[in-house]
Amino acid sequence: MGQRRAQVLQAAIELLDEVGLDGLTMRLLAGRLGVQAGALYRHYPSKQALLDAMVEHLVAPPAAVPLPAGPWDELLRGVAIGVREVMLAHRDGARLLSTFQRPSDEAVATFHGLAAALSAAGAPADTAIVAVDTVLAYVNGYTTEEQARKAGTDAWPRELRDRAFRDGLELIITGIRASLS
Amino acid sequence: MGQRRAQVLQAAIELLDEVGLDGLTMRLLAGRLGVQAGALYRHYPSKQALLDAMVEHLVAPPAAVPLPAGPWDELLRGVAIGVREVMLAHRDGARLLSTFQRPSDEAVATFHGLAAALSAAGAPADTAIVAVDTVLAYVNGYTTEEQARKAGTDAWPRELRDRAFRDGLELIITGIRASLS
DNA sequence: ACACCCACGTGAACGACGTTCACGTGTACA
DNA sequence: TGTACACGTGAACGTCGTTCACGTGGGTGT
Repeated sequence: MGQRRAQVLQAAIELLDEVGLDGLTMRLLAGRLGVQAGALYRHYPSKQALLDAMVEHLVAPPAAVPLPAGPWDELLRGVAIGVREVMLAHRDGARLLSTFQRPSDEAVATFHGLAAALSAAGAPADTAIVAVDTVLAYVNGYTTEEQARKAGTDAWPRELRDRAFRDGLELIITGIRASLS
Repeated sequence: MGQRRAQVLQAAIELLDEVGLDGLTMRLLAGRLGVQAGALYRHYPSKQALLDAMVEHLVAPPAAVPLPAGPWDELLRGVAIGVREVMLAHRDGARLLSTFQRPSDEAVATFHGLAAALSAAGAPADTAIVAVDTVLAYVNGYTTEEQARKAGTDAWPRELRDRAFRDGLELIITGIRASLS
């Protein structure tokens, strides 16, 4: 049935890596599929719907894995690193993810799982929520800025970016730990 | 000389608050000034140049104030809150600020001043930079998300948002303090 | 064998966008 | 009086997302 739909989706993701989010045009995507632009609207009612489907497709596999058991700081670290990796996996990934407003059920479950782990470690409920929110805001802000600077092809190799990201993350986790007692 | 330039700039900022960044169109702005769209290009060579000028106009007054003396955590807190306030002062302010890539000289000076204050408090140079970077990434991420959710007119009053932001900020500052020893 | 459905695509158009350009003004200064 | 310049016109160009009336070909049910 919606078999062509999946082909359109995959072509869109491939094209995203080639031309970036701003270059991703309905006409260009249609040309890649050997088709006229209007034909795409048989499969997605609008470009935004297509972008939403792309986000869902990129986010679904990691989000399907339930939160493992473990200490709260390892969970938080794992989710933060995982979110960043999803964003970095594709060009303009952070910007693409941020066009998606309504969080999926799995994302909400992950959020609550993290907050619950913090509560179990002795944090008041609102402190737990603030902590998770802070980490996610940091991940979003850091990765968005990181990907936006790709223009100049800086001498800023992946290894250094990873280290800076993790150092900042540890800073926040240290702050959360200190606030638990 | 460039007197009309300033009028165009001010009209653009007012229009931003009315229609948002996506609604800010050269034709609409021209109409607001009782002028044809092409006339705007006598004053700004492109829309991006106009957006850059808007950013500079909003950022300049706070950035002109030199960093006051004081303990590093108060400086960091003040800058973080100030940056957020600049962003929140206008509709889509966070998104607008993020379209600006090359930081102004004053912004760089502020950044270095913060890092220097942390170094003076005993932090190694790279730790100081990571700390400042982390706070700024948090401010950017938090405020961007905060402003993006304006669509639903949530029951999320300003007071609560301020508290959540400051709580997260304190979390990071606590983490930095703990990393100093 | 026939009619019918339906997934899929065409091609042209619409309105809006940023931007350009040849061409007009009026005001001010020498 | 003449010239320079700041400022604006109005129409066009190319691109974008989106719509729509119309084709077309392979299945399915009778």
